[in-house]
Amino acid sequence: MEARIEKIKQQLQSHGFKLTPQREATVRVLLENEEDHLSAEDVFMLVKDKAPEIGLATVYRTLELLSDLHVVEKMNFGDGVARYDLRNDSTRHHHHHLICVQCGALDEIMEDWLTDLELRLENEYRFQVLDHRLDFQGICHRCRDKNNS
Amino acid sequence: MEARIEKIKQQLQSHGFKLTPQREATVRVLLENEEDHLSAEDVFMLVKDKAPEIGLATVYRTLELLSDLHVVEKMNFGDGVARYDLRNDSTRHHHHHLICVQCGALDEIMEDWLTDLELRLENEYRFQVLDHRLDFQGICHRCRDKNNS
DNA sequence: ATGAATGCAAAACTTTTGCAGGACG
DNA sequence: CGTCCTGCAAAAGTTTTGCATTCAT
Repeated sequence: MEARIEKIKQQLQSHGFKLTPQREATVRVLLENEEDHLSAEDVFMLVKDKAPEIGLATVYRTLELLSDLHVVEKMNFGDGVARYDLRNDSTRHHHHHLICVQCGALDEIMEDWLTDLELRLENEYRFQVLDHRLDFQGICHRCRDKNNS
Repeated sequence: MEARIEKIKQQLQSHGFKLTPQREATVRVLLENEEDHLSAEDVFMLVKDKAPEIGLATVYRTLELLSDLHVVEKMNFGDGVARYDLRNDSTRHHHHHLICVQCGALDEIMEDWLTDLELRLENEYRFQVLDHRLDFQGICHRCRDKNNS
């Protein structure tokens, strides 16, 4: 955990930004809730425990900054709020989402299933893939069990 | 074109809704701009040519209604506005997006590349897929040509 | 001292809602 | 009438911005 903070600190510094206490608190919240796809408001509320004086604007600015540096990924699931995820490496994002339309659960698949497709894109469309996003909507296994009982 | 309007009219009526002049104007705008991913505001401005008295709220309500009926698909590309696409059939949506991070162009792949993956999801995760979404970010072939010249 | 970063409040923007009036069977 | 639908205006919600102040060098 400390190592990951240190790495992010260096990413900031190499672009001329500082890891201020507010930014560190924000990053720690993201680290402690890596599974969660937090919205800016979510992050704000959690950060307030660590740094009660922080303002919502600072959280937005921090998330925006981290997003520009590709430390976090900004996502939209169609519910009107942006959600933010720490990236595991600073380069590519290799997981997919299973969104249950019945209970709203959001599961993840950590494998990258798209390598073949990206090759096809490169060859057939001459499109150089930098990142991708793959979401499935459907019924999760829990709801299927529930529905059948 | 008229045939497609007629079909949408029937879809509305079968659920107890009417194809009012405002709704028809909205659908026509969507039909005439099928390649674009229009935002509600875009639709509103285009619809005003056909029906100047229409209100923005009506456009939102119409798009929401058509979305519920799966006549249009509501999408988010991360720029803070929802965008709406007519579906070709009323069941599944089988195209993917190539988003160029350099020029912002949005190309589409009309094939469905995910059938295999959906089988795997069904077998390995017991997730019943109803719909999916696949976007790639990268550099489009036009920008690659431009960059190399 | 200088530039970067913050907090607060206000503003901007997208989307939703309340409500009075209209259309239409 | 009754119900669905509309336009307008107001409200709600998220995100951005302006600005004075504070914080680090």
